[in-house]
Amino acid sequence: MQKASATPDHHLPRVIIVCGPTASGKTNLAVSLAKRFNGELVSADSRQIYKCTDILSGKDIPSGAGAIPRKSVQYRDEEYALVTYDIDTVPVWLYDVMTPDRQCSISLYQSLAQTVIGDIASRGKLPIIVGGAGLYINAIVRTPETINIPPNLIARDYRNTLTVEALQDDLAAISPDRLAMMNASDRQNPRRLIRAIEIAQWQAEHKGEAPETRRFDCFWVGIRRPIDALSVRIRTRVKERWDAGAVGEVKRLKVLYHALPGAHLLGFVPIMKYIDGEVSEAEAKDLWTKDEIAYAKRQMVWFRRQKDIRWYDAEEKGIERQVEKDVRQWYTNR
RNA sequence: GCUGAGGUGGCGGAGUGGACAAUCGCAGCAGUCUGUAAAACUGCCGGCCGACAGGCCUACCCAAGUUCGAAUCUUGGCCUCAGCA
Repeated sequence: MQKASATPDHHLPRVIIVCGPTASGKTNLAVSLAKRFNGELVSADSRQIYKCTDILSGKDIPSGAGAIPRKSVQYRDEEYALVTYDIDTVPVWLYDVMTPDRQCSISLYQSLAQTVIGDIASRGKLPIIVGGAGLYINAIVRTPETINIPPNLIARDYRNTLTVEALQDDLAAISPDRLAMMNASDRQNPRRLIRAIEIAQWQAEHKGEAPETRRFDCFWVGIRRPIDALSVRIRTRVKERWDAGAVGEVKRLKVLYHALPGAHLLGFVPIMKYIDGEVSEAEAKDLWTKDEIAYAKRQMVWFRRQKDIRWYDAEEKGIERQVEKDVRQWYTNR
């Protein structure tokens, strides 16, 4: 739906994106690119943005690496103190932005990411976005026009009690077109209906206002692996995270925070069951592994539709060099 | 060994003479997607044919019956669990 910008792509700030399903090997590739091209990483991950989720969300913080204070960013009356960690001398941004009792949003993410990208670029470095949160990446690649329409929290509380039919009626009353545009799946989705109503109402009150968006010249790398190979890696990861103290992390989260929007983490539920004695350690790990595999598949469903991604098969030899070569071509030929 | 309960699709678990290829949940498969996205939602989910409508086949532990008709009733067998010994 985004109009072609008047600015040609090659005058826009340049950004590399590295995406792929969980356990595909994104970070390694991104770090090696960062070293080659003098880059810094920006995490695009809806869980790693939270503090206290290091193990479950799989932050790649080397042991002993401390948080380095960077800058503060203002977003809607809130101040966010950003830090970076060094992975193998390469700084990673947007880990540990907020506590897990808060609710992140793509609007916040997009705002932070834009600031960070600008900061990195202003120092003559190349921003490299790494992550598996497709929606977050999308917010950077092509910022949705409705992204800054704020949620109506009070109305949400009320509408959450309504049936799907009632929500459809409400939306139809404000904007029949919007309802008509939704597909059969979304029309049954309370969350999407509520947001659609929010947008329709807001637009009715604020005609003609559009959020300012900045665009980037993106080189979008996707890493994929056959699902069997990926499953093996996921299984290993779950074991490693368990041994690294995942159970303790869950206990800590439970103690520190009551409401945990940021603790919708894979592994959380199986570990709780284990803590409560409902399942054995082996069963908990199995459940967790299954959830991760299912998640990886869902991620791929999203990524497959993104036509701008250049895919690389991680099981093949020499993909790092291939990616580097392609990036170099894109980077130097403009 | 006796008594009681029960054996249903990958798992859990409904159904208790026809409307049953069998409710539902989980798992699985395929998708949707623009301020919750590690979320939420949708479709499929015995086999074969078909775009759909629909058709055919094989199915509710095994076997033999009763019946126009059985996952459901009867008899026998095998197995599991609980209580007694």
